[in-house]
Amino acid sequence: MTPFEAVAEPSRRAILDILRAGERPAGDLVAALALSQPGVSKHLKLLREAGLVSVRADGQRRLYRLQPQGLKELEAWLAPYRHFWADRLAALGDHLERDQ
Amino acid sequence: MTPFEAVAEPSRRAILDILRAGERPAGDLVAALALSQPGVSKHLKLLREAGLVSVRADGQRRLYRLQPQGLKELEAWLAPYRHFWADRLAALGDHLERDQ
DNA sequence: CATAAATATTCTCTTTTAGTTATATTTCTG
DNA sequence: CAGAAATATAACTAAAAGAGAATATTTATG
Repeated sequence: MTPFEAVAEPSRRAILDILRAGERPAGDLVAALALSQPGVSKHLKLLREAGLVSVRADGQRRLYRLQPQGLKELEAWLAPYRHFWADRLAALGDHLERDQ
Repeated sequence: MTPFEAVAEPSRRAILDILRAGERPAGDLVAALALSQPGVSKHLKLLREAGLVSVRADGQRRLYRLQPQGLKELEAWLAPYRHFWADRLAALGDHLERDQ
């Protein structure tokens, strides 16, 4: 699963948003997400496979942590679009490079 | 369809990437995309519904144009993650705000 | 006006996704 | 060591996504 697909699902974005504040046990995410425990567990598995989070064991808990490097791919794709909405100067540049 | 879902599909990203260079007829996109004409047409419809492209008629052609404002939502979501990989100072900030 | 060109729409099929319930696994605790 | 707590996995279901073939629609052209 690519980061693009991983991030397309709202619950998975919510998980990442929570993990921005720091490492959290799976249970916290279940509590936050209006989803069944297995449902959250599966999303976490996908996020792991996409390289967007990592886990470590802490007793019977699993602590999930954001692995933000995985988002670089998204960032890299988006980068060339950024100047389109940046400012008027960029809009001019856009116009100039159009239909070359 | 949200911009997130729209952009999750590789052919649709390819379409947007092509349109960055400027307005293009649907046929050009079909030629570029190793996909059937109806397949491309359907992706274009989804991109239109997601607000990422616009169309105008030109005779029997349909000229598609990038509508980059739609990507702002993606950009906005991604923004708070950017500092995670920006540089060492950001990494420190990340560490400090963790587990608050 | 008949045909061609460009594109959209419909139908059908297959695969994937997201969700649930039930069950298994692991670790902690009395 | 028995039961509880936390999480993962399995099995199943329903809905959605993506693709192709066939067809419709619209506009241009001889």
